[in-house]
Amino acid sequence: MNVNSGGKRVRRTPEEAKSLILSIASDRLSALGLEGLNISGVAKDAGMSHATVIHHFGSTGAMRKALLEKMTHDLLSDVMVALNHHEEPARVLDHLFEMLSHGGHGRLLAWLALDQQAFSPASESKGLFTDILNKIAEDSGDPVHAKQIIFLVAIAAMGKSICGDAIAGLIGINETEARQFPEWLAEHIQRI
Amino acid sequence: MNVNSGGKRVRRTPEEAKSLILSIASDRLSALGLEGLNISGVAKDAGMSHATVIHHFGSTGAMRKALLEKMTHDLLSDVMVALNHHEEPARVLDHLFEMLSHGGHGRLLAWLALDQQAFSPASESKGLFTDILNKIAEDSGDPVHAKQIIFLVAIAAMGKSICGDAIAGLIGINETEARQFPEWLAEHIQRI
DNA sequence: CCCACTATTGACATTCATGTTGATATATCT
DNA sequence: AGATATATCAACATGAATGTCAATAGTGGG
Repeated sequence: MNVNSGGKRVRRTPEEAKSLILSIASDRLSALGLEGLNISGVAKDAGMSHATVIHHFGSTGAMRKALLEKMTHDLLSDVMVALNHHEEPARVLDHLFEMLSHGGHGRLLAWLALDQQAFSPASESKGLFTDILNKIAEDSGDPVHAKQIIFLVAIAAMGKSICGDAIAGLIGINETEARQFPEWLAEHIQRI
Repeated sequence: MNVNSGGKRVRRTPEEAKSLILSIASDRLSALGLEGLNISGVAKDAGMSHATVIHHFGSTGAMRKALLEKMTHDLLSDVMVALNHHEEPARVLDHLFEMLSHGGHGRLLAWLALDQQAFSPASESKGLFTDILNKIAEDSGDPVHAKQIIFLVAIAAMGKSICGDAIAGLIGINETEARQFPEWLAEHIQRI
């Protein structure tokens, strides 16, 4: 849990410090949920005082925003790579679902969306997102349906990351059926 | 904002009090988002002391859980009615999306899901949910695909309620396209 | 009318997160 | 080595939310 248990004072470069902090924050997001994404807790787990965290990010909101930016960028660039490598749709979907569900990507996105701060126009990742959209639309050939399909996939991915397990449990979907879902969806999307 | 501005002390039946509190809480959820769902704020808007709210519900978490229970029940029974009236799938989907998006239904569900408290086994609405599942599976005739379809619709509905607007904005979906989405989805689901 | 019951309330205590400040330690440069 | 820059920290101040408790005030029954 605690990173720095020794008594010595550690001095990092600002980049190292920010990177460490965001890494710990990401871990806490996965382990504790959104409540774990506060300055005091993150600082404690990172083995530093909370004043240090504030020194680097300025405020709690800014830290969260930085984490969102990093996670979004990682996610989108990963999807972009998969698209450029001409992977089959099923693989891309699987990858997308996996990345959103794992580690709290989708959760953080949802949480910020619920706070009406997400997808701010100034977001650096917006360009990447539109790039992906263009790529998909270009590959599919049907721009009208493409929009609806992308919308469907996007909201489904978000919903699955947030409460996919709970809903699957309610419906009574077993392990293998759950694993097959991305493939199933990709197949039926291609038929449209 | 404030309900009781007079100086007189109002005495309600426990049922009236709970109903009023949950109503105010629902309003605050729509207006202020999840942050508005705390005892102090709700009590203030309801024109009573926060001690009264605690008296009726016991704790903040219990109040939230009660609100979730009520909203879920309202939502599911509405869907059940639509199904029993043999409305066309497009109408049912439209209705589902509308109810989840409006008034913060989906938001509260998502928030509680993020807190890993939602869909608790003891939930009274679980029975209603399985009823709906059986009804749909029975209507569709194909139990294998039915599960996947229901799963898709459920997670899509959740995702749309949380960040549908933001994603639609990113993709560049206009007003009419957005309105047509439920119909579009219903049509392609029926073809499966 | 009087009494029991309880919904309601103000005041208090507690906990916790956030943010500020001045001092200190450490890396880098000359 | 000495000086500079700044990353780090302990301590403090603040504010918000939660929960407890004893007292008060409506309500209904005898």
